[in-house]
Amino acid sequence: MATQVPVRAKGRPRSAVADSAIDTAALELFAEEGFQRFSVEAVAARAGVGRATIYRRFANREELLAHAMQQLDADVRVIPEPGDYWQILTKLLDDIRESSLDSLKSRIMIRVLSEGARYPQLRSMVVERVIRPRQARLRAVLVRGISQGQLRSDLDMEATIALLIGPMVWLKMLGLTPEAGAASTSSIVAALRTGLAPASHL
Amino acid sequence: MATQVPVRAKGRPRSAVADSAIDTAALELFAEEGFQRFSVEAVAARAGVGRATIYRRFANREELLAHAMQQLDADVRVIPEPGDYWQILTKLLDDIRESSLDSLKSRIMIRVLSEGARYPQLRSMVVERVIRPRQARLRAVLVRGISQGQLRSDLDMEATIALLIGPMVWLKMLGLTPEAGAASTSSIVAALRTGLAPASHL
DNA sequence: GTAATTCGATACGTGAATGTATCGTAATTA
DNA sequence: TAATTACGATACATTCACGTATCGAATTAC
Repeated sequence: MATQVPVRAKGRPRSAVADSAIDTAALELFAEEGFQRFSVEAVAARAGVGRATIYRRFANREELLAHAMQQLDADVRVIPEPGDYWQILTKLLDDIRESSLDSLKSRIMIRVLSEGARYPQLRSMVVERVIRPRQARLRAVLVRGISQGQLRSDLDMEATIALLIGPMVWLKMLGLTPEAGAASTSSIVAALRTGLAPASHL
Repeated sequence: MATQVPVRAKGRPRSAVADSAIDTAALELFAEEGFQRFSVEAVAARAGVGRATIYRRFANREELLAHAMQQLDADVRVIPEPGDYWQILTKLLDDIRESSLDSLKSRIMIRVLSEGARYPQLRSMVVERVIRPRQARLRAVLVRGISQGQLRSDLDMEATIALLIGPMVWLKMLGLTPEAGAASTSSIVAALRTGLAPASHL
């Protein structure tokens, strides 16, 4: 391993303020406007930065967007407090809804996923930084539920995750905000817990 | 009511071939490329038609796209044959997956929905022509299930529909094709039927 | 046949964004 | 102080799609 001392270059150093302003502006703009109006011009204007300052860092808008996506914090909160298993599961879904189905991250995720395989690089970034860590956390809770007997032992993980996440995403895409409605996380969990069939039919 | 005879105009009539070629090209192009590269130029080229031919019909690309969307067939097949209720439900989901989650209609729907409220006109078209008729058919089956006793009577319709549709959409967006996997429609129905909890915990 | 209208093709001017280059100014090293 | 690099701003040429207009050929009503 070479020493790799971060040799301080000679002239004026690059502005860290500009760095983060560019990242923030890029993420917000993309979340709000999507691919269409995502232009270097617009990012520069929003960041309060000259276009040259962006082109000094990135060769083109693809690199700009990719770098901004890397700034998506993959932070995953700790699993909530102990208590009733189904309450924990509900809390977890609430957290997923808040942390990745609301606001900025949500729109970025949905926009990128809806483009299918057109931007594989951006897609894998979103999957790795937003989706995967949250699915891993959810998976852990499901595994625990199986080992503790609250969940059937023959559940398929991928399918079960889809059953929990899918309805929230779908309602989100339809523009329904089921906060006070019947499609709250608790009602999703409740329906999945006991199933759609009446007890007498089991 | 006036006679409203479709008075044949004088000159050369508009080409019906061009009409449908434009619609088809517009839908395919939008499904493949999305809003970004959806241009009148590209549609004309793909349809093998002069740009003037398009502009003679539509004032701008928004009208062009909107008209093409109107050609989305809202055809909803008849409810499948009688039999076990849960088989019918499974068949219905299969049909929904085929008829609106595959290929062209799927991509159009997901693209439009993912744009949120940016294109309210296109959005409501997709909702009315693709989503609503299929949800209505699904709702009818659910209502029948309640009245026949296969489903719990306290189910919320919107939430239940989201539980059935959401997982399929989510898996679709993730690019997972669960045809032979655990997330098939039959496994979704099965899991929803009896729930995630083991019978001993009810 | 004559007038009217559409056809594909293409020319035109406009506007937006691209990526490069250059300006004077600011910040940093040597 | 001198050299060097980044800064915001802006000019530049290029590309692309826009929407309009015009062309000769084709098709129809009268």
